[in-house]
Amino acid sequence: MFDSRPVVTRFAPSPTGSLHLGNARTAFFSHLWARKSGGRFILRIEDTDVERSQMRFRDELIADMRWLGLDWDEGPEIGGPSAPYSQAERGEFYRTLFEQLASHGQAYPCYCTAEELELSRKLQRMSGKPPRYAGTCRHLTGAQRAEREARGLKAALRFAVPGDLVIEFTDAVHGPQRFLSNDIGDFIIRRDDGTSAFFFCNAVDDSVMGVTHVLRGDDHLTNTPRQLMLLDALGMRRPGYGHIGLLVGADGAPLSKRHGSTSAHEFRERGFLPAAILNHLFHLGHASDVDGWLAEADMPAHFRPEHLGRAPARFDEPQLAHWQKLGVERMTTEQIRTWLASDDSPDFVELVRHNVVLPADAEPWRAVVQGDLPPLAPQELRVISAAGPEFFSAAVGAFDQSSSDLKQLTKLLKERTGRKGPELFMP
RNA sequence: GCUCCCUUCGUCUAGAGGCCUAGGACAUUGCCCUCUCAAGGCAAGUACACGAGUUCGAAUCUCGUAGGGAGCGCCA
Repeated sequence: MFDSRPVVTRFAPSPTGSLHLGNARTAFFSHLWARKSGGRFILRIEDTDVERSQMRFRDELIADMRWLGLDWDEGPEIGGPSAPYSQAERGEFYRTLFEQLASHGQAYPCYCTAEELELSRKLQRMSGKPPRYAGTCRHLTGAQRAEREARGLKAALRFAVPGDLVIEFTDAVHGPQRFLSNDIGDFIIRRDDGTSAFFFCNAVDDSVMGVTHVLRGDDHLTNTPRQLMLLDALGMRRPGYGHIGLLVGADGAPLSKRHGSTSAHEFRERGFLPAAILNHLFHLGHASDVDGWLAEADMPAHFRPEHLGRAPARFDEPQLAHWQKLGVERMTTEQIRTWLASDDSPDFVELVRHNVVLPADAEPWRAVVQGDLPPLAPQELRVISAAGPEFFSAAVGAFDQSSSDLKQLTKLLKERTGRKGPELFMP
């Protein structure tokens, strides 16, 4: 499993959407693992799906990684010994491997159409069997293949899964795993448009880039034997794998759009501090030996890969808010001023800093200070009418005598109205 | 359907047979402090999914059950 090479971890997102918290956490843990052991962290963009991959997602992803402080030693914008780090540019490399597999009979062209495959799966499901590729094209003769080519049919390339194989590996978080190749159908490694499919390029790149520890979500656990068979067939070195529990929403379902903001970008826009997010993520599916705030620089030393969680972890925003509070406490007045981005005076910042978790929280206070009060809530109106007009005329009198000295004013008012506590201060 | 994974307070987690009358953090509640609200301090309640078994002894080991999740895609 894990060899003695220096630790090399990676994060391999596909630019088909925003970096959501679950992926950010995986990236973060991988980053920590490399930093902890003086290894390297690679960023690789898995953009072989030309339909869904977009440049703007790629750019946002990179910007958000940087914002979180997850810097990489190899990858886009900085290069490295295994360049290029965008899979869209690695076609030539994949092609040689496809040819190798095909020439050894370890992969074969498949001419089945999407409709045929769909139908086949449906039939299998109905008869209570696992929906696996039936192997239709596996035993085509040379003549039959030539005939299909002549008809202009496009072919995908399928990996011919060897029979009666036991695939074993030790997962870094789940321990020993054992799968049977007979349970696995032949799968696509090259689409009919010539691009590589995930199982293939993902595994092959990890191996050739020298990745030693692949950290990814639990959803890939049962995919691992496929990738292992592929690497074995190619005679390529296996990386070690570790599968962490998924990040889920309040309802226990994997984090998605309907759980509100889930992308790092959204939290960034709401004014969450990267350090707060990192501190929160540090405790999700990971048992730390410290409960308090950790500076980014101290996190690698406290990261314990052997304490990565198997069970899904629930994302709970109040807990994020706690770290955010600690983060705000740690900022200087000047830092808070720039964070609030609203040209507030240092005095104002000092006044409200303990009442502000997000920049938006400063708004009501700002309105009060500027004398620009927001409309009153029903509850507030109730308090005011309960106090009665005589209270307020007394207050005006007291104000005239005490001017702007709040202590003096409250003292006078207390004497004249005989009120104290909430009855005095609420109005 | 088949294969695999998971299950300790509301939430994140500690716990690898006796140290557990199960610890910490967040949240909640109460109290203190206080010129209101906060902030801060202190305190409290709440959990080993269930059932068998192994053992002198089980949250920890085994087997079942239930519940949840993932994979079985020319998506990653």
